[in-house]
This record gives sequence, structure tokens and C-alpha cells, in this order.
Amino acid sequence: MKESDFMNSRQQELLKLIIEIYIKTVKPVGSKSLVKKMKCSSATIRNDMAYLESLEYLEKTHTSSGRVPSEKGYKYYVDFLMKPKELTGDDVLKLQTILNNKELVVSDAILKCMEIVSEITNYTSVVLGKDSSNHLLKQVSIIPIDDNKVVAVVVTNTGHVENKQTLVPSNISVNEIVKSCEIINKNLIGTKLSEISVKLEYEVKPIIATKIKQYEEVMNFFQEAFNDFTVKQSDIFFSGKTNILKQPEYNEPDKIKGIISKLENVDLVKRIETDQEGINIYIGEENKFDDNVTVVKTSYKINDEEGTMAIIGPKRMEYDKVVMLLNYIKNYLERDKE
Amino acid sequence: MKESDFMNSRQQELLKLIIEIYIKTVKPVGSKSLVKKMKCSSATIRNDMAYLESLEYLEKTHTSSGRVPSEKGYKYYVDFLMKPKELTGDDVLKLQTILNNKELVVSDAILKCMEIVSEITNYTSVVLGKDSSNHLLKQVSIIPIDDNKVVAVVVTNTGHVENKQTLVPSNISVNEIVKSCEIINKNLIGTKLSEISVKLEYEVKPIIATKIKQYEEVMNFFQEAFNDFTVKQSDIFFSGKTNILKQPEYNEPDKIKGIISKLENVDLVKRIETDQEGINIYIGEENKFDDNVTVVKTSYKINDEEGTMAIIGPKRMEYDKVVMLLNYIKNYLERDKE
DNA sequence: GTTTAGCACTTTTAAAAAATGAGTGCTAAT
DNA sequence: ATTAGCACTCATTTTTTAAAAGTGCTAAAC
Repeated sequence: MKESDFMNSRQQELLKLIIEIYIKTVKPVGSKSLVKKMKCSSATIRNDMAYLESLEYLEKTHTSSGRVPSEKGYKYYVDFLMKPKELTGDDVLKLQTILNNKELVVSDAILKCMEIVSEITNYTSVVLGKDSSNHLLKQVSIIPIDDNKVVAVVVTNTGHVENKQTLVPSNISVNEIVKSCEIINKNLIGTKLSEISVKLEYEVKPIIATKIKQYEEVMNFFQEAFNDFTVKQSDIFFSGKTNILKQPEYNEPDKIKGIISKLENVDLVKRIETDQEGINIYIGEENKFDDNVTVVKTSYKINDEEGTMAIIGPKRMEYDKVVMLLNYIKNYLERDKE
Repeated sequence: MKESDFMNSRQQELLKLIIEIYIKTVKPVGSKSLVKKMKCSSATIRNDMAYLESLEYLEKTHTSSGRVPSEKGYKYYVDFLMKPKELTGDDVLKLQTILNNKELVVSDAILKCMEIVSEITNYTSVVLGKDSSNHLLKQVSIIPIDDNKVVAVVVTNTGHVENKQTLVPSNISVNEIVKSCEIINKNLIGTKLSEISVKLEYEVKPIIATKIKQYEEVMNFFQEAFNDFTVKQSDIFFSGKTNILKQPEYNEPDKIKGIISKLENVDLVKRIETDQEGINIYIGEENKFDDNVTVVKTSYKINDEEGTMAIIGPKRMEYDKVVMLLNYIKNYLERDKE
């Protein structure tokens, strides 16, 4: 906050009020409509509004329109003006039911919670599993399906499972692959997925070379399979993908198509991944996903499972509610862990 | 076709022409614009148009508008008027590249082909894996992740893999589960997934009862896991989900939101599953998915892998192209199989 | 008996004009 | 420092007008 950005308390309150009204109504806020709540005349409010606009916390949609919050305005709001919002008993109950269900694996619980959040808020939620390349290999299995088809299944220390069907090149036998698989298991369990490729080459290959004739081909087979597993990895779970379309800002074909294609774009969605501690709010141009939305996100790390949970909504978001919901889930999970 | 639906050859040609023009232009077709191609006066065309309208092959958007095909019109077109369309060399090449790639498992090849089709046509493609309940169990594995968490992995004879992380109830040990798993493998490999539940109860349970103390709990564990696998199963693969939005009919917020939510609705999409042989065209109200689209679908069955591949596009679809594309893929796959 | 020219009539679409209204900025008084 | 009052701006809505596209029907032509 610059020195020159000083606001007296009435101006702060005015800003808060305008933002909260705009969040509800999605219409530019005029001075007259604020008279009762501000206990001063519309002229005074107009003066303050003009001042807030000069500081770039507010904007006009045209010369004689009411005021609309700017991104800077929203930012000031979430940083300094917003009061934590009590969750309703109903909302808490819904989350509790999931979080108390001891049969649920944590990652499933997170998914279900974010489903609920999406439902409550009418925004879109997304959970991103962290890139599994630093997970550790727990087990590889090769399951022969028929003469020349096998399924390779990899399980990591986080319980993550990947699989791939492959045709076995005609110059190697399924049997050789199965045998090699055993050797890999003996030698590479506990290895980081990202290091498997190198270890396959320098540690496993020499061993297999002594036991299997076609060792070059077999190693190629495994290299390719593992490569797929580490690259593939796109654990993206959406909930309420179309919820955000219910927001009144999505009232034009182009806007709708725009946001939808972004949500379908895996690479773009992955950019939402957290890089910071705590609950972070990225408004408009601050986020790397879409200038017209706000992304509220936070990381989770429970034992070995890591990732990001995020809410995507309009810049005009019910920040207080969203933050409290994420907070609640995050706290519960982290408390539980101890 | 009813007796009274008689059209002379000029009328048939007119209908064909109007439909093909409308497919390209998306604008009602007027009589004057057809004079050159029909080699008769606009008055004659108007007369024929009125007749075709009386037979309900054409419609007007308002009293003095040009004509637009009705669903019945499209239907007559695909059944009797449409000529097979040669695929372009370019399109064939793209598909060939995929289909000739001998390293690709068939199901992956289908997915990639449908991706291409979606790209070529700008419609949305979807591949539905058939309900796996009549697949046969190839292998179950239990992989312990930590003291109370395991991953259960099921592989079927089709190479299909499902997995589920579960917390092990505190009153049974991971070890007991692993042991039981071995027993299940010995006894149930080759069993239809849909019959596993019953066999678990009547064949496996008695065996396990003799070896494991907490057999009731262990059996519950497996029942639940298998139940999940058979129910879960929603192999839906979209390609170009947003492609259909490029079609000019999707120029209004409500239409866009409508189709998008339908595409997100798993239950609705599943209704696309084929029930007939050959390539089938379901226009508008004929399909169970959305009155405003046409679904062109066909089943595939390669060895044990079965499913449906479908194209979703506007009723004003380039039927000839879509049919030829699907035909090409289907023939290639079925020829290959022999 | 078909086909066609011609014309009155209908409806959509676009553009222009007019009326309404919400809301501001500024001045001068409190 | 606050407020009442008023002129002015711009978006929105309604009305008017004009132009274009296209039909249906009648009566003549083939």
C-alpha cells in the first residue's frame, strides 16, 4: 500500500460496502442506494467514490455510471476489509459427514469435500494431484492378457496406480518380460519414479543382460512403459465444471466458450498448481489461468499425498465464504493427521 | 414411407439440394437461389417446396421465409438421397497412420481415430467402453501401502484395470487380506465380474473361513471393493468436447450451457450406447441424448473389447462425411481382426 | 396439365430517432 | 467538511421507418 493510498475509515467502509453489494447484485453501485447504510448524503458518497476511483479501487463502466470494484479494489478487500464469514451449520454438517467417514482414503475425502464446496458456492472446484515423478515405486506387475498383449501396472508409495496395455513386439516373448519384471521389482522398489529411467539403464540392464537373450528389446519395452507413466500423470478432478456458467457474467456466447475451452485445456488447468503456503487468492490478471476469474487455492499434503485444491469463480466472488470453506477443510485434514 | 409421400424425381432432387445447401449455409433456402441448379423457374420450385412442406420434409421459420429441412427431411435424406462421400486423401492418411501403427492397442487406436474424426469434422466424438460386468477376472492384487492402507487392483481379460485405495478396518490385518486375495485368485480367475459377488459368498467364503479368523470382515472388504469396480466403470472418452460449440447453432448462452451440461452428464452420455448393428443415425428427437443434435454411432467389438464410438453434431450434420469416416474405421478394424 | 411471369402481401432485419432514467460532477450554500 | 441542487452524459428501451427476402396465388404460356 502506497502512502498516497490513504483512506479514512468512512472511505474504507464505503469500499467494503460497494464491493459486497456488487458481489451480490452484479450491477454498478450508485451513490443514492448507499445513503441509508452510510449515514451521509449522496453527495458526500459521490465525493468519496471519486476519491476511491482516483486511487483505482473503483471503476466506472461509462462516464455516468455507478461504480464497480477494480481488481485492485478486490485485492484490498480480501487483504484488509473482508471479515471471516461463519459457515452455516448446514454447510459444516455436509463437510463433517465426509471428513468423519473413517473409511474414506484422504484423497477421496478431499474430492468429495470439493464437490460439496462447488455445490454450495456454485463455483467450479478442481483438485490437482501433484506430479507423481517424486513418488516412489512400490510395485510393477506385468499381467499377460493374451499371446502378444500385456498390461503393465505400476503402484507407487502413495497408492497411486497407473496402467498401460501394450502389444509385445513379436521378437520377444511375454515370458521374458514377466521375468524381467521380477528383476525390476527386486532392484527398483523404493526408487523415485523420475529416477527409474536411469537406474533401469545402469543398474537393471546389466543384470537382465545375463539372464535374458533379447535384453535390449525388453529394456526398451520397460523404458517406454515407465516413460508413459511419469509423463501421463494428469490427475485433474473437476467438480461442478458447469457451475461457473451459472454466474451472471457468463451471459455471452464468447465468454462461455472461452471459459469452457480453458477448463478443457489440461495444460492451462495445471498452471493452477500451488506454489505458496496457506490459502492464496489470485484475482483476475494475477492468476495464470484466466483474466476474468479468481482462483482461490491451497495445497494439501497428507502423508505422501500432495496436491492442490482450488476454486475457480468470478472475480466478484464470495471471498469470505470460499476462504472459510477451504480453511475448514484444510484445518480439519491437517489436525487429523497429527 | 407412406404411399402419400410420393415425390417425383425433381422433387427428390430439390429436397436433396435444399438439405445440402442448408447444411453448408445454415440459412433458410429460398426458391430463387435454386433456379440455376434446378433448371426451372422459381415459381415451379416454390410449388414443389410447398408440396415438400405438405409432406413435412421441409419447414418454414416464418410465413415468408425460405425453407429449412425438418427432422423427417434429414431422415429421408440419409436413408434415400445421400451419396457416399469420398474421403480426402489427407483424411485417409491421418487415419491410416494410426491404424497402421502396430504398437497401438486396438482400444487406443480407436480413441486416436475418433480424435482425428472430431478434428476433421468439428463435431464432438465420444467412445464408450462397454460395461465391464461381463468381462472375466484375470487377476486381483492387494498392494499394502502402509499399516492400514492398501490398494486393490483388478485386471480383466480385456486388459482393463481398475484400482481402489482403501483403509483396512482396524480389526483385520493387512496380512489376512493379502492371504485371502491369493485364495480369491486361485478360485475366481476367469469368473465374470458380475458373478464375482455371488461366488465370493458361496465358494470363497467357506474356504477362507477355514484359514482366516476374521473371515467375515475380510469378505466384506472384498465384496465392497469388487462392488465398486463393477459399478464404477464409466469409460467415457471425449474428443473435441468443445468442437460442437463452433457450430453456428450454438450462438446463444442457453443453448451452449444446455449442451455443455449434457456432455458433462455421465448418465446421459451413457445412453448413447449402441443397441444395433451397423452405423446408425439418430436425428434430433430420435436420440436419447439431446433433441437438438444428431448422434451417429456404431459399435466396435475387437476380440474381447467392446464398445460404442459416436459422433455428436448438429442435426445439420455433414452426414455423408461422418458416415464414411466411421465406416472406414470400422471396416479397417474388422478386417484387421481376421 | 405443367410451367412460368408477375404482383400483392408478410415478416425479418437494420438503422434511425426519440424518450426515459440512472447516475455523475460541480457549484454554491450550510 | 458536508450537502442540496441542477446541468449534463451515457446506456437502455421503445418507436418509427425503410429495405430486403421470400412466399402464395392468379392468370397466361407452353
